[in-house]
Amino acid sequence: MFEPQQKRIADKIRTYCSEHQLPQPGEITWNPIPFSGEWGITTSFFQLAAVESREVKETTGKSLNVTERAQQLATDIAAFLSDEPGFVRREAVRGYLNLYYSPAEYSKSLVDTIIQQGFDFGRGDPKGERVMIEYAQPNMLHSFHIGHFRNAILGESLARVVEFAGFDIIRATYPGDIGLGVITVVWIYQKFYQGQEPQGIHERGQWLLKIYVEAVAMLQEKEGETPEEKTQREAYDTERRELYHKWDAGDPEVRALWLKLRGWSLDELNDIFNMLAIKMDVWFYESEVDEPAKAIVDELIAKGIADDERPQGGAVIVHIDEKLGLKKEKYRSNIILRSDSTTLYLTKDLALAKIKFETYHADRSIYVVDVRQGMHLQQAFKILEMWGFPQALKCYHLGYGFVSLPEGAMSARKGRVVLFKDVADEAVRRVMAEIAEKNPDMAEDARQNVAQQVGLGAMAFAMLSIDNNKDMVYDMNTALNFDGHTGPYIQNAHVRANSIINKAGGFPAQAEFGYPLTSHEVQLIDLMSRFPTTVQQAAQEYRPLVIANYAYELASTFHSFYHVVAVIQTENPAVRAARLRLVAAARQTLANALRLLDIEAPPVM
RNA sequence: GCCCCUGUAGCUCAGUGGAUAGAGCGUUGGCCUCCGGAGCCAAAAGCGACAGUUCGAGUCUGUCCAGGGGUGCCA
Repeated sequence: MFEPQQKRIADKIRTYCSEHQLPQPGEITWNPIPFSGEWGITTSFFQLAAVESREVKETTGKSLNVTERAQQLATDIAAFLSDEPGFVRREAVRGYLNLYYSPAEYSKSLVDTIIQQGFDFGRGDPKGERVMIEYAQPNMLHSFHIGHFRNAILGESLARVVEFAGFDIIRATYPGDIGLGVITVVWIYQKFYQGQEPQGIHERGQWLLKIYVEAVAMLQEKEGETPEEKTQREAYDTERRELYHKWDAGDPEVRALWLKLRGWSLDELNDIFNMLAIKMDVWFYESEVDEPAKAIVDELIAKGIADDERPQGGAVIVHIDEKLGLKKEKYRSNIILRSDSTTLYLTKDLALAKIKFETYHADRSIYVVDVRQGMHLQQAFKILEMWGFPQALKCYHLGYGFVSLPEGAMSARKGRVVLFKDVADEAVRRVMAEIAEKNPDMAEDARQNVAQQVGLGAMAFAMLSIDNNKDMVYDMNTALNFDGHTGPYIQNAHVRANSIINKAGGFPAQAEFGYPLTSHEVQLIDLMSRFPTTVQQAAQEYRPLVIANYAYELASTFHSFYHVVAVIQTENPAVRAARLRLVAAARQTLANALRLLDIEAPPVM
């Protein structure tokens, strides 16, 4: 919101340079002054001094001391600038020009803006570009574990950030609803559990995981198995594969059973999406992309992009490096159709991309997918480019490190997973205990709701406050900590702000900031003013972490302010009014930041 | 072999080429006659190594060292 002032002064600096036969500075960038309690903007003159030094050296053979020269320039320009409206003070320090804002004007202007814009404070101008974000692609019939949660919360937060930054968003999910793993569950159900149906959405979903693990154990070769066991196991495996072929052939009975079990799994997934307030716009089922994918293979062969080596007993292959004329191996080559003419993941991803571009008119496509699929996606993007999709250049793989457990890697096959729902339930239990201890007056009917908001807030922040490309070891006690660098800490700042305003009976419609602001107030205002640019940065970098860091810093600043600066108890009514509006603005900014993280901002906790 | 990611405090992590590298957990010590202690204030402790680019490098480049992942009929 201070851009006009910054631009005006930058123009004056350029004028100064041309009037004094100095080189023209490049882009003049303004940063916040990095010292606590100071409020203003800064720019440095090292680059200008370095350019000047090189020019002087060319003519005279002697170079300048850049550090000293930068300080000289800062001093001269500080003197050249007259008293600028909106600023109260300027200084030249160690090569930097610092300009200090006039707190009264800007505080009022910022606080008024935040309160007036409400939940739109920080929203970017429309960009006129449509972005599809694909995330939350769980394997069906395996239940939803915390690795899936990392994917889902990262994708949802990214979607919110990019949308708030001004882009049109399409949320897409791509559930893996078919494959040998899925058929394995259908097989064991049909063989041993036909007709059974546990009660409860999550009980049913988790039960499917249980019988899956059982099936994997049955089908796995064991050490020292007897000939009878071996025969039995092989017979089971044959049954399973026959079942897959029946599914493939569209056998009505198999399809019906598959749809029933898939429905159970989808019920659970939808319930989790509800808990996380995720509303998908598009569902691409893997089972539905199979046919379009086969058609694409023919097209790629016809265009000379793919080589059909099936006549020689091979598969259909795209030799990417070779087609691009690369000497060194980079994208390598990959198979897009098996020798038996069935499709692969890559084939389906190509089909999916075509649908995204042609049916949904996505200008840009973001894939929130495990980092281990990086190679695969680079190949897919490259093939799309060769195929002639200009959007391929705007495809982006937001990879994330895998989530493991203190006892090792998670494995659905072995049943060694930590389920999202189990952690969420435990989170609610712990928050309920906390509420009983710290806020016993809270109405009984509000507790469950608040407990869920706070518990999920802790889980979400624990995921989003670590950079997406880092692996993490999931420790439930760390993730469900409520103190310090956590979601509840931020939510609590919001609750405290809310509490002040409620206790004061609301906040006034107008207030002036013409009193000496404490450094705590200045820091709060300064930080709030940076929210809109922070949103843009997060969207540009595809990183919800930027918002997570911001939200924590804002909460921390508010907690300090809260502790030191009296609001309701302030005697001077004009100061009290201004501070109440300041608190209202902080409450709003905290709520807006939390919303981008898919974390609720409860009024009490 | 080739490609990708990571290495910052005892631990877990932040850190748009810029001034004094920041948090949390843990440790130690303070703070409730005061708007909610899920809080505040303070102490001790750190950039894997070596070169290079630059006025300036935790940040960019290169080479090592250490760890993880990927690398044609899985997803």
